[in-house]
Amino acid sequence: MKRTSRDIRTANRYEVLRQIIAESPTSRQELAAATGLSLATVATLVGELLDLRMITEVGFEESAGGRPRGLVAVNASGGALIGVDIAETYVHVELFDLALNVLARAEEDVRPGESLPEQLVGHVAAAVGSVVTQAGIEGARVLGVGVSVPGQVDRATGISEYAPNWDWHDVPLVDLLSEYIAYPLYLDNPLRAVAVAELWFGAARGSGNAVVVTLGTGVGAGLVLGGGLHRGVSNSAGEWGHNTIVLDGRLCRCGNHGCVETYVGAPGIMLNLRELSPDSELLHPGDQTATIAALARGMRTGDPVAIEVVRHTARYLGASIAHLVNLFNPEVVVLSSWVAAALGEPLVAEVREAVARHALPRPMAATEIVLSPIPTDPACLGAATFALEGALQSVGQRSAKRTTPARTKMHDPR
Amino acid sequence: MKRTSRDIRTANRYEVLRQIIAESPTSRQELAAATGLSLATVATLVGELLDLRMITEVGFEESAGGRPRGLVAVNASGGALIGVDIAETYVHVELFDLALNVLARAEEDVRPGESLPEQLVGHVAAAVGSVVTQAGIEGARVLGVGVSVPGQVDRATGISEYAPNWDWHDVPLVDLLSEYIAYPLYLDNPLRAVAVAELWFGAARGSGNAVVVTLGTGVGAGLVLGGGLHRGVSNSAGEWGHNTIVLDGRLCRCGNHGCVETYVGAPGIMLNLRELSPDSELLHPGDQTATIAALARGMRTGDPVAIEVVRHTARYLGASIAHLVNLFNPEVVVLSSWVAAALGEPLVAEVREAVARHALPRPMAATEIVLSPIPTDPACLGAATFALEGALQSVGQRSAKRTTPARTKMHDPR
DNA sequence: GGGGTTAGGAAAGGGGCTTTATAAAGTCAG
DNA sequence: CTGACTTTATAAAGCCCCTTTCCTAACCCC
Repeated sequence: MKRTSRDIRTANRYEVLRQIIAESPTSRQELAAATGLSLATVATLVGELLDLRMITEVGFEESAGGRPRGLVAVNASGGALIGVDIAETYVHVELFDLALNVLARAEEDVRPGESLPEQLVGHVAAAVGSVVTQAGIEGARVLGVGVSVPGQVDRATGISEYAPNWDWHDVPLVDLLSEYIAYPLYLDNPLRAVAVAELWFGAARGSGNAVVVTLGTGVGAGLVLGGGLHRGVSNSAGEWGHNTIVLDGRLCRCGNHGCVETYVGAPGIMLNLRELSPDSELLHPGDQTATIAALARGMRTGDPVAIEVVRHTARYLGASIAHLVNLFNPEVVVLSSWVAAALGEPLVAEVREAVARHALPRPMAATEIVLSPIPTDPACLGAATFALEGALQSVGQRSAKRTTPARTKMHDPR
Repeated sequence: MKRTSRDIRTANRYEVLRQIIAESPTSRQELAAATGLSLATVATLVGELLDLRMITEVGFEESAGGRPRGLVAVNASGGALIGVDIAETYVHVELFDLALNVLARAEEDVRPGESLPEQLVGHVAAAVGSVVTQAGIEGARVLGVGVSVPGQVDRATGISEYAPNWDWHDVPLVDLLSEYIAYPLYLDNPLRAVAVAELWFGAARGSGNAVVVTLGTGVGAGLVLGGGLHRGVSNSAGEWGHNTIVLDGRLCRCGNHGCVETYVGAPGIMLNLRELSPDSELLHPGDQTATIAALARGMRTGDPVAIEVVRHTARYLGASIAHLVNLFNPEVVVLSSWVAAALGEPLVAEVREAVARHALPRPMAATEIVLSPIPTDPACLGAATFALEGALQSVGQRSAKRTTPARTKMHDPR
């Protein structure tokens, strides 16, 4: 709520690091040009990041008369970040270096019966332990662990307030996890994780206004407004998946009828297929992944049923995304998550057309609709990004009240 | 895009003045408590506003031991603001004092044929001249004129890029108006004007996140996010009225089918009535205002047809507002503009229920749905508020390059 | 007419960003 | 190989904010 000059600093720190990660190596000059900050400010921020060992100096640029530009790059080995994506049927954990490359990966299946928090926590703890040993990282290098869990979360307290999948109510997830995991923990939900991933590393980079549409089993929209994530008053903004798109339409697991999710989520797409062609061999009952994969193959081989199903789905998607375009007037709408990745460009092409039919021409003209360029699980990446943001946030804070102002000075390498 | 510490100052200036207007007279202490700013900051800002003659000192509070608090109040006669609401069928102009009381009012009818910019400009110029003479204000006191015109506008250049009513394309409205009007001009569209009015003086005061739903002939949603108006990348955010709520539904004037507007805008409500009871005496064909008024009367007298029509309308409205609740997770949804004002609390009650049926419980629990408390034309008030913001904006600016640094010093009253 | 108490202003301090000056590190020509 | 020119990076100073702290002003009450 309350803005202070410190927020500006934090935002600038993010911006500079983001830029370095995106384009490594780079010079201070380029950074200043890219961020619009003055050279002096960039230099101090770069200095901070160097002190933190998040970046390193890596030589100089060729010069044509004049002092050569010093180059800095992400210090990949300067730390590790862990992203945890807890979903209905699996737990994905990835360990990243600071360049956000995946160093190790672990996956645990969650069986239908296992809905107790303790069971989930066990899976997460096991997987986190696994990636750390796999990567051969010493524990101290891990800067933090981001956790994405479906439903409504309170990020400040680390409580999963409500998770529909398992009927959780006010589960103190971070407290439970901290018994097994010694690293700083950051909790949020997949919608926002995916949005942050796109904001830092994906198609929303540099956009002040973007909407990240997550298409998976559930669907939602992460809102990037004014350069930052919009969370709403109780951290539950972006629940686009449960907007009514067909009055008295299909029954949704949320209890309502005609939600967007029931038409464009993976189960909804399966239903679209079944209604269109009940005996299609594309349909793998009970297996969303296989069905979506089959549809994707069908699109490529020109299977008329697959094409028709995607077109049909795109119709609903188009109307629903048009809502977002009309309301937010974003620069870019990013289609992300596994269904979007599987169906790929052909889906996007259909969606573009469908959105154009429903949205107003003016906002539509200002909006690009693109596929996410992120190759891995964006929720994992986003969760890890929360950890990165967390590590960066604490930079500005003066350590412990006023105990050691002199001592910190002495640490100064200069 | 780029944030600077100056923006903080501007926001605080707005906040303090807003507070003073809301509660006049008040003390610095109360202001500090209400805004969360330090006493020192409040004192400087109050000093600025005193220098500008926007507020005045008006005595002291009773004291019970201790120095009495100095009271400040809006200096109503310290300036005048003019709000212009250009609509399809009329031009409303109101002249406000700085306490935002209406001092004078003028209305010009716009006949169906008169769609030329010059004609509209003539009406506006006449009405503006009229309110100034009516109020007996000397011209120098007018701080600015805000103009609300439907459609897509570019507020920086003052161009009406597109107005569907009259098929305007890139009309340089501000340039045209400035031939007749010597005061500073501010242009935007009614959606945003109404939202700003609610943000400063209405039900959205103090909310970081609010949605202002405008229900008139056309409908839309003004978005207050993070304490400020969200405009989108091309200043056309908030076009909620043209979101599709019924696939292949009623034909809308925008060319699409099933837009929200076609069900809950005034003509849409008339259609709802006609469909429900074609021969109802409530229906005044061709007269939106009369029909809505008749419905309002019917609600009060318990006319079953009126009740049913409103309930029917509320159903569509509920689903559409639920979209906003799910997406933005706002603190408050304000129903504003003339249709909302006419149908009043009974409509709101129905809407609350309908929204609750469609929105997710979590965001819904955090959201209040209320009627606008603004008694006059909110678009006029909002337009005038743009002028007020404009007048306040230029405070911080240091005048002219470096011509007269000494001279300005000499003007300093101290 | 002194305490005691509260208000308000002035000064100092801390954080940020930018502009300007200075030092550092090259290239290039003579 | 040295001096001139160019470009980069850092240091210093200036400006804009906001806050905390201190001190004076103003009032009540005894």
